[in-house]
Amino acid sequence: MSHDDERLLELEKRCLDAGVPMTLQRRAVLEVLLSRQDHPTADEIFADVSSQLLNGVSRATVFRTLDLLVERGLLIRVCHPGAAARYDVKTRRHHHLVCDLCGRITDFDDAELDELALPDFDPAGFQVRDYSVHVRGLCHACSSKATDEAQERKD
Amino acid sequence: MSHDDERLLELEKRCLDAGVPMTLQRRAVLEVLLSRQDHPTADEIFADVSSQLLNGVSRATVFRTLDLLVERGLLIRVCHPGAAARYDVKTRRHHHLVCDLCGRITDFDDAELDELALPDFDPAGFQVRDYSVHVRGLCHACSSKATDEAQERKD
DNA sequence: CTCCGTGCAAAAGGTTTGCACTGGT
DNA sequence: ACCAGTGCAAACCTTTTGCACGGAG
Repeated sequence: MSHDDERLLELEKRCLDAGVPMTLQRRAVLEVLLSRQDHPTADEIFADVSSQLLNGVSRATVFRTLDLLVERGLLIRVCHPGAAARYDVKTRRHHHLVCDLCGRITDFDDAELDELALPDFDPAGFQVRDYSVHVRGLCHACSSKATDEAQERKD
Repeated sequence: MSHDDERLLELEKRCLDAGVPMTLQRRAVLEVLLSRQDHPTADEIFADVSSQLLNGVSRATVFRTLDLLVERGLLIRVCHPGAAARYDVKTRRHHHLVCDLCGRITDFDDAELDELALPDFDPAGFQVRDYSVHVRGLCHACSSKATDEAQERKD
């Protein structure tokens, strides 16, 4: 059995445990989620699922599936400053580099940042599941663009 | 002069320096941004500005103003997992508690988290402006709701 | 007079919802 | 036959865009 199959089976099991019965469409969504390294939008997931499933799938079903998985904690809606929501199957802890201008998000790893001591949120009734560090700023492309425009304004 | 007036004037000055000429509408947007402690959506800002300005304002103008302020680095689009973008005038460093379900964001402060050592992103050409720690999980309301529903599924 | 900023309205995404159908139990 | 899950299409909400007007320099 391949590694990917294992991951899929394990994820399916977690879905069943969370009360999410498997269907062809839902399995296809899970496969797509596992197959991608980035943070796809619902529409990108829809496109992948469509091409994978013989009879296609409805956009609505993809949205409904994603909502359900988020609600049951099997998936997270990545904090994303753009227009469309983006999704990520929770894997290992990682951190984000976010461009203020284009909104592009790049993952990065850092052993020290993985071991932060967080305050205690129990008094507030907040149940912590995970955390990540978001570093904001300007990506290479936007940073050149921004200085160019500032230069033009001075001309 | 009141403290709020001071903040407004200082912000106006920063806008002018960034090449954003002041208009009645823009000043109203700035006032609303300074007056709110949360992370309002464009629509909430629009509502506040509308009621404040005698002749109202166009939605498009509010969006255009917000885009411009973000582009010039005077405002940040908060990383938010919901449908609508949310904005925040950049003030002091602070961190976020994000509910996976309802998407509600609560700010919190923590002296230790304010002093993290970040990796060096120069090689990637990324220009860091600030960072924040995002703690995800379930807020009090959603946490009760989720366990209730899980209970119902078992019945 | 010339421009930039604005208002308005239409368009362009992205997401949700109502309803009828269907496939598995 | 029942019921959860699906497809389809319309509705909805947020944001962007084209165009014409108006006010400041």
